[in-house]
Amino acid sequence: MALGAERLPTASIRDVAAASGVSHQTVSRVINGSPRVKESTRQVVLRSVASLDFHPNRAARALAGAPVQSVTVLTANTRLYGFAGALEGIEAAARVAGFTVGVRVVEPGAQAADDAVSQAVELGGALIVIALEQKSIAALHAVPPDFPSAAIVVTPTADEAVGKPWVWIDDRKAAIEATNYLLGLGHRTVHYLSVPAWADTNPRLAGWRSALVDAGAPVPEPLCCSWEPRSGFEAGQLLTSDPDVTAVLCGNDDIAIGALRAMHHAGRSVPADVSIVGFDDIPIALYCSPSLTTVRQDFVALGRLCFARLLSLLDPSSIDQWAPFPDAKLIIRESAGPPHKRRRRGPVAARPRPLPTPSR
Amino acid sequence: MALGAERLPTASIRDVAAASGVSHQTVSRVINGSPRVKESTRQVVLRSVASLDFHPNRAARALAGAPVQSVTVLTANTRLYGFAGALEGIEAAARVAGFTVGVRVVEPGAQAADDAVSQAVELGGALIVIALEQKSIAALHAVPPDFPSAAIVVTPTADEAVGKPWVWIDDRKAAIEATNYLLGLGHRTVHYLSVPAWADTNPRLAGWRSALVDAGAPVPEPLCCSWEPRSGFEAGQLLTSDPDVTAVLCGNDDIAIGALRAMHHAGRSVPADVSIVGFDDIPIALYCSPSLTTVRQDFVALGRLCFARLLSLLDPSSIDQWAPFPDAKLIIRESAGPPHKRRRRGPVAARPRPLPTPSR
DNA sequence: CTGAAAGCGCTTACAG
DNA sequence: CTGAAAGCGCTTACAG
Repeated sequence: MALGAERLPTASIRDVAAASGVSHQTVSRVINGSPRVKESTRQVVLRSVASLDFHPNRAARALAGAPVQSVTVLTANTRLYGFAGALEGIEAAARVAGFTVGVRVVEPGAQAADDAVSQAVELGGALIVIALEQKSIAALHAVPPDFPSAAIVVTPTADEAVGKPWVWIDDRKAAIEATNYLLGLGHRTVHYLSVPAWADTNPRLAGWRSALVDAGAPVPEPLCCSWEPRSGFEAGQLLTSDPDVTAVLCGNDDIAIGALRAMHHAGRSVPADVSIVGFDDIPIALYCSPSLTTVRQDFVALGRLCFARLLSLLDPSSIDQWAPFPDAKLIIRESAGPPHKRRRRGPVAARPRPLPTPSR
Repeated sequence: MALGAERLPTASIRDVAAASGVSHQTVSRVINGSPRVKESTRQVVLRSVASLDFHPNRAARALAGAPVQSVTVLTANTRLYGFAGALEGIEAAARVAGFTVGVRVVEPGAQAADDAVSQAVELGGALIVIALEQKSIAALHAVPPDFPSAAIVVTPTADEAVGKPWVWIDDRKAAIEATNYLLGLGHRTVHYLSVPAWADTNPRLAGWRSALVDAGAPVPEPLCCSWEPRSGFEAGQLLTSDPDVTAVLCGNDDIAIGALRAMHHAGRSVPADVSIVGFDDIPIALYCSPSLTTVRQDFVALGRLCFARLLSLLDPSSIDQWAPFPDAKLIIRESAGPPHKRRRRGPVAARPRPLPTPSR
C-alpha cells in the first residue's frame, strides 16, 4: 500500500473460499487453472470470484514462490528511435502475455550498470536488456547467468551469440548493402558519420569499412557523432570543405538530417553534389527535402521477438520457434544519386542505377 | 521467482539478524531508518547487511503493508514526442527517489481504459496517467479517487483542476501566441492542422480559434490529422490548392514537416508563399529546410514535476512546493515570414517583423 | 478431486 | 532501545 492512501478492503482468496463453501486451496487451484478441480466446484468458485471482484495479490503470489509475470527492461534511453521502438514492442508483447513491464534507465558510470542490474534482479521476474550502446552492454554483461533474461544486441560476431537468448537486426550486412549501393551509383568512396561507437567491432562501422575494402575503395576516417541531429550537422560541416566528399553514410537518420542541413548551408546540393544515406527510416525520413534514402529497421518487431524469446525461456514446455529476425532494408528515395559529372574520375565501378521517385 | 529459473538463495532479514546477534525486528528497524536503534547495534547490523549483500524483498514488504515505492505510468503511447518526454522525466525522477517504474499502454476501446486502470490499481503502488489524448483521459477518469495518483493533462479549463494533482503546459496560451505571431507578420488568417482532438475544448485548437476571433480574422475550418507526418502531408496537399492559404499552424512538428513537404511538392515556397509553424520543437526542427518555427514544450521537465507532485501527495509530511509548470515558448526560425507581396490585400494588421536568422 | 499444514520475508503493533 | 507474537495473501507439497 502506498503511503498516505487508505485502500478499500479487497477480497482475498479466503473470502472467495467462504463464499463458495470450499477451502482456499481449491480457490487457488481454480484461479491458477489447475485441471484437478471438479467442473461443478470450478463453476461455483468462478462465480464467487466474479461477484466479489476478486483479483489475486501479486506480492503474495511472488512471496509464496509462484512465477512472477513481470519483466524489467534495462535501457540507456527511452526516446531514441531504436531503443523506443524496442521498448514499444516489448511492452506490447508483454501486455498480451499478461506481464507487467518495468523500465529502468541505466545511468552513465561504471558502477551504474551493476547497480541497475542488481536492483532489477532483486525485483524478481525477468529481465530484458536493450544492449545497443556501451552502458547497457555493460549491464548485459552484469546479468547473473542463471537469471531469466533476454537481450536486444548489436550484430554479434561469429558464434558469440550461440545459446544466448539474444535477438538483433543484422546492421552489419545492411551497412554493407548501403555502402555498396553508393559505390554502385559511381562514388569513388563513401564517408561515414558514426553513432557512438564503443569498439572497433561496431557492426555498422565494420560493415561500411569492409564494403569499401572489398571494393578496393579508399577508407576515409569515420567521424564520430552522438545520436543527435546537431552532431550530424557539425560533422557535416567538416565534410563540406572537402570537395572529394560525394557520398556520406550516417549511423542514423537524425545525423543524416543534420548533415543534410550542413550541406544546404554550404550551398552543396543533395544529391547532385553529395549523396546522403541514413539508418532507421524514422517517419520523417520520407518527408525531408530531399526525402531520405535510408536503411529501415523494425525495432518494434525486434522487441516483440525478444519478449517471445524470453517467454519461451521462462516456459520450458513451450517450443521455441526461432522466428526469423527482422531484416534491415535499404529504402531508396531522393537523397542519394550518382556523383556529379565533374567528380567522376576513372572507370565507374558499376552502371549507376536511375534515381527512383520517392516511395515508401 | 520466474518460471524455469533456479535462483541462488539470498540473504533474508533473519540471516542478517543471526549474523548480528540481534532479532530480525531490529534489522527491520535499521534498514528502514528507524531512529529507535542504538548507534552501536546499527553499525553491527549495517556491517552484516553489507557482508551478506542483503537486499529487502519488495514482495514481502508490500505484503506486510509497507509503502510500495513503485509507480505505474499509464499512457496511450511511448514514442510520440510529448508522451515519450513525459515518460523520460517521470522515470528519471522516480529513479532518483528509489521508485520502480512500470509502463502500461492503454489500448483503444471503451473497456480498455478501465481494464488498464484496475490492473494498475491491483499492482499497488501509485499511478501516473499521461492523459494527453482520449484513451488515457478515459483512464484518468477511471482512477479511483482514493488511489494515490497524479496526471499530466492538457490545459484544463477554469478551475477544473483545483485540488487535483495535475500538471500541464499551457498550450492554449501558446497557440494564441503562435497565431498572433503569424497574424502580426501580416497574414490575413491562419489555417490549422490539428492533432487528434477529442473535444471542442482541445486547448491548442481553442487558443488558435480565440486568437483569430479576437483579431477579427476569418476562422477557417481546422483540418484534423493524426500525430504522424503523413497526415500533415495529406492535409497540406489539400491546402496547396487554395491560394488564400498563406499561414498554417500545426498541432505538432511532425505534421508541420509533412505539410512543409506538401508545399514543396506543390511548388510553393516556405516561407515566401506559405508560412508554417509547428508545436513541440523536436530536435530535428532546427535542421529542417527551412528550419521550423515552432512552440517549444519541455515534457521531460513536466514529467519530473508530475512525479514530484505524486511524491508530495504520498508523503503528507513533505511540503508541496508548487513548482511552476514549464512554459511553452515560441521559437522563431525560418519557416514563417511575412506573406508574399501579391497576397497582401488591404491594410496590414501590424508591421511585419524581419525574418530572423536560424537560432536555437 | 479436496482440505489442513507450513511457510515465503517482511512489518506493524505490543510488550518490556 | 529491543524482542516475541501475529499476520499480510498466496502457493507448494502432503495427506486423504
